[in-house]
Amino acid sequence: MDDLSGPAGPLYQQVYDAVMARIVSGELAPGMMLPSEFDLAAQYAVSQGTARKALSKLELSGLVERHQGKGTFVATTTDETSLFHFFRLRQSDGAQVIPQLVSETVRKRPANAREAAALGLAARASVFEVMRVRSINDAVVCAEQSVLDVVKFPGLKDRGGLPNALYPLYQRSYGITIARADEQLRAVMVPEAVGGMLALADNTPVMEVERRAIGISGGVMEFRLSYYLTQNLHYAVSLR
Amino acid sequence: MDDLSGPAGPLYQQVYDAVMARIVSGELAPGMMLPSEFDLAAQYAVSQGTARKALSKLELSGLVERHQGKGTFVATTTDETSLFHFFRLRQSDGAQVIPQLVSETVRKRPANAREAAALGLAARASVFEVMRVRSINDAVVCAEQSVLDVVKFPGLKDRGGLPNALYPLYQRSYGITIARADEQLRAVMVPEAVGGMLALADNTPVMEVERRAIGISGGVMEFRLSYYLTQNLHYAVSLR
DNA sequence: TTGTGTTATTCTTATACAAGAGTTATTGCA
DNA sequence: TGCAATAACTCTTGTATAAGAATAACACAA
Repeated sequence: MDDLSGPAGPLYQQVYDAVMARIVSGELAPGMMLPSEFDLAAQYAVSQGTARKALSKLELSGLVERHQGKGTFVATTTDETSLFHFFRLRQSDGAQVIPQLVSETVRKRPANAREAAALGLAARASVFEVMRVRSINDAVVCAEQSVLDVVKFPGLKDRGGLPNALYPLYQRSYGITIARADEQLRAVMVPEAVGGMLALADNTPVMEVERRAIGISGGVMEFRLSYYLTQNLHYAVSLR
Repeated sequence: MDDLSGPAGPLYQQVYDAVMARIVSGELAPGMMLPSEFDLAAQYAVSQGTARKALSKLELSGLVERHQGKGTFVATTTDETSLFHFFRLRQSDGAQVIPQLVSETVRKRPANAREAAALGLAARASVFEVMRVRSINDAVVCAEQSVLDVVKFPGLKDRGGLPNALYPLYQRSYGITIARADEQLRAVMVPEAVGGMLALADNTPVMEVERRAIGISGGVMEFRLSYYLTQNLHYAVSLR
């Protein structure tokens, strides 16, 4: 029977925190089944209802999935959910479109000031830069530059072809789960370097998206700068 | 004691639906106090815990606010929350900025095809068009065109100056609560008409935002087309 | 293969008690 | 009497527990 040392609010919150810690630490890895409500209750010396409340809260935060009759499982970010959730480009009719990879380059280089600040690294620390160009219906529609701390993602450069969705890879191969992403959007003239890659005229307006992908423990795990062509597509948001 | 006719899942869900209906109908208006957990339990012949679960779910959906020792109240959309939530323009440092109204015109006209479709109206039905230009730090930053069904918002044209945030007005004066808004974003060259209003050069890239504001009953209550200048500001989103 | 029981899991409901907030009554004193 | 401090009470939501129902998966026999 485990102990809930430290008076930290209600019991269910303490259980929530304890299980959360076990998920963050990797002891409970994505896809694994959690102890049942009764087991958890026994472990922390609380009632099943209290354990249940903690699990419900974890489900609400998106960290676990529950299925009646089966059990509770640590959430896994699948390619589908990851793409649907974090890739916001949609067709005019609102339909989801799956972008195809056109080109990809990975290199190691020092971070610039903005990237180092975003990732919480020292100036000019080593980072991996993943540069990708994507197309939809054979039309090139976006260029993405992802920047990652080499310490957190060792050997990324030598993996060869990366999957369409990067976040499931982060989770599977590096134990890093992306919980949310904050984005800053601007309408700008396409920068020269990007215009070359996408074969655009100089005066094309594009959407610039600056993303900070944040892990479950709260730190910025990836800094991404993207350029979207929004002639036939749009970026969809739902405010609620 | 009220009856929960119609077998619709668990008891707490039936209570949730019943109370929801009372809110949508206006019987429970924004700001009003709901019956206590015990009263509600008595009304629907369930236990206090079951009524409590229904209320918690309503709170989760954002329809009510609960305060220990005080009671449960139908949520009111204040100017602050409305602005913060539905106005996504932020400064580079992420700080919220309050836009000031520069000009405003309201007129009645027939809806165009796109507006009629969005609002679920017949072609060329009468609508109010609210056209507003806003500034931040004395710099003009956006033009918004809101289109509303004249039937749902009678007398809007003759109200004189409208408040900075429209949604609290919809709620207070017309009993229409906006629950969420779906937006479609595109980077475009500023249209000529808009460029004139904002005093911009022809080739300025701006962000075009097409919004459908949706009421608690699910229908589109407002169609809005906005143009944002994103030279010194950005549109902030959090994906989770 | 099909059906039936068994077991393990989450889900639903009910009850009791704790804690916060506001109102009313009472007390003490000038 | 007037008034303020305070105590008691009542109404509210929050927390914890327990017991039974619903669901899913599996084993095993016909």
